[in-house]
Amino acid sequence: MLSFSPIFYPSEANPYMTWQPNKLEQERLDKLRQIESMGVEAFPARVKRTHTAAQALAAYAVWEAAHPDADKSGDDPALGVTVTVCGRVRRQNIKGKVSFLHIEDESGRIQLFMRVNDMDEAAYNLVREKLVELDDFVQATGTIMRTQAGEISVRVREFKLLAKALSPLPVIKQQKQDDGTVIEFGEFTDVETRYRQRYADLAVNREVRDVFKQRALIIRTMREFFDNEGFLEVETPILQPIYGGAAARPFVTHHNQLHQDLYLRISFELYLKRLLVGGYDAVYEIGRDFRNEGVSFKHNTEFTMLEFYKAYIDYEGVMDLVERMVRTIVQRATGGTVIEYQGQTLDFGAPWQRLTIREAIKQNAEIDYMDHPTAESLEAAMRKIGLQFAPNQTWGKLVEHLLGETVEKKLIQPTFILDYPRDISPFAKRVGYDNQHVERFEIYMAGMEMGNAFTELNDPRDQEARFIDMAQLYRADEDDATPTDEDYLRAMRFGMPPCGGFGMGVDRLVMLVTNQRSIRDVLLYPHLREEQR
RNA sequence: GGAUCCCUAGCUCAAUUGGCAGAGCAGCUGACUCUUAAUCAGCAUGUUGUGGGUUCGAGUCCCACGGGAUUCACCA
Repeated sequence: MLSFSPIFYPSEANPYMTWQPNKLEQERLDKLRQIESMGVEAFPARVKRTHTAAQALAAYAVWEAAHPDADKSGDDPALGVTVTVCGRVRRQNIKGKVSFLHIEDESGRIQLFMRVNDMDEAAYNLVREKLVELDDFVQATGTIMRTQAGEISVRVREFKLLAKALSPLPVIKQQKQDDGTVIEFGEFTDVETRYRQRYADLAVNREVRDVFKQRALIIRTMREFFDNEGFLEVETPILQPIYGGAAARPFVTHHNQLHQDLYLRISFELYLKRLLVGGYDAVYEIGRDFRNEGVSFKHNTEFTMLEFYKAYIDYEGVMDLVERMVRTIVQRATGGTVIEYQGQTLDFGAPWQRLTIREAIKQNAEIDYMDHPTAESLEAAMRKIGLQFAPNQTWGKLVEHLLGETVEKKLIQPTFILDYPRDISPFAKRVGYDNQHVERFEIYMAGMEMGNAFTELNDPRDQEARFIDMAQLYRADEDDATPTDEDYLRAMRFGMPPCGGFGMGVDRLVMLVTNQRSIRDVLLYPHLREEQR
């Protein structure tokens, strides 16, 4: 027979509860005890909502327009719109025998106008004696009316506590201006607490809630775009026996029963391209990648990636798709094609600039790296313009470093940088014009790398050669190591159609569209160090 | 991993050369039947991130640790 733990008041000495209520919390616990001793349920199971706050306001607007001369005092409960609304108490103004509460649900706020003679006195006294207070959830039924000040309110006739808040949220007061804008007084700004206790951040900061609504809209639009283009959405393994498709250190885990080490994926690339061998023309996946690397304002250990692969196009075709996709998203999310990001203006309407990496570096660093065909020679040229870099890097890594140091920050407008060195691009097809470059591009916006794409390598002999080259160039424990994936080669030997592919950091796009400076502000639960007590 | 800065009441912030830890909000007591940052009268609020040290005396100076921010390194 099971025995269940009793419900108790945390103020009592209890060996099982670690919570130490502070003074304000102790006040609330005392109120909870008082409420329950009166026979009032503090956490009832039954709730009945007929209208959200926004629906109630809208319903009243319709009624008012149809009855311009009707009494708006709400004195006659049969006249007008009767609603039951629910929400969290965000403002209280108790004036003796009459009280005003603002309650908030996801749709917005609505005022409750409570008079002791309109309702059961015991219910009214819950408010008057502040047994129901800020942050509690309540339900109210009544007729919608306008106060003498003109605010649309529910004239409450029935009132019920839905859930008691035992800890107070940070206090923020609002003042609504005549033009509809809202000024906030008091803030909840401590970033650590906001990230660690995102629920409190969301409960208190509407603009934070809005960011994540925008995020959902962006991802929904992305899905619709690819669905409309005839792509198939797929899901591929997160736990992979061999990681690949990107240069990054993976997380390792272990399957006990199979005695098998597994990696959390660092990209979806190789699994998606196998599907083109299987006969799909175009596939995409939106999902989580994991990289065992440092965090920064634009890096989180787990992040959301979009990848797509489409047969019978090359990287030119990919550029066209990407440009249309991003423009569609920006238009849907912002209503236009121009966005303000941290003081910069980005135009997504105009055709994006396309520039080879060689040309970009030539313009900004005055180095033509093709004049320096060896790592030693290129190192010397870079040292001459004052650049610092890690020793013993490959030629391609140096070129990439050169781009990052001299060009990246200047690429504010959306820009395609084309034709990367081969030795850092093991899955891209060589360009026609030489043996050093491959058909690959990255996109840059606001000085940040946003995405990466290739004309995909589909010759299994060349692919195998690349794996061999990578094994020679990079040690297995280096970030850039690309382990040979025999099964991927086996798939390619069955024939892979010529195709183009693309990957993009979705979080970074969300940062741009929502004008957030840090990736942590577009992730509900950003990765933080473990909390120490 | 390095450098710099930050951590004071539930929230936002003060505290002079090292000299009695304070204010607004919310909280508590009371008043108030149309308020809206409600108002008015009164009350209370602390292990100054943690642990050491210097000093007659530390929120303030020094050391270590914890957490965070920025930045560099790293990062297709």
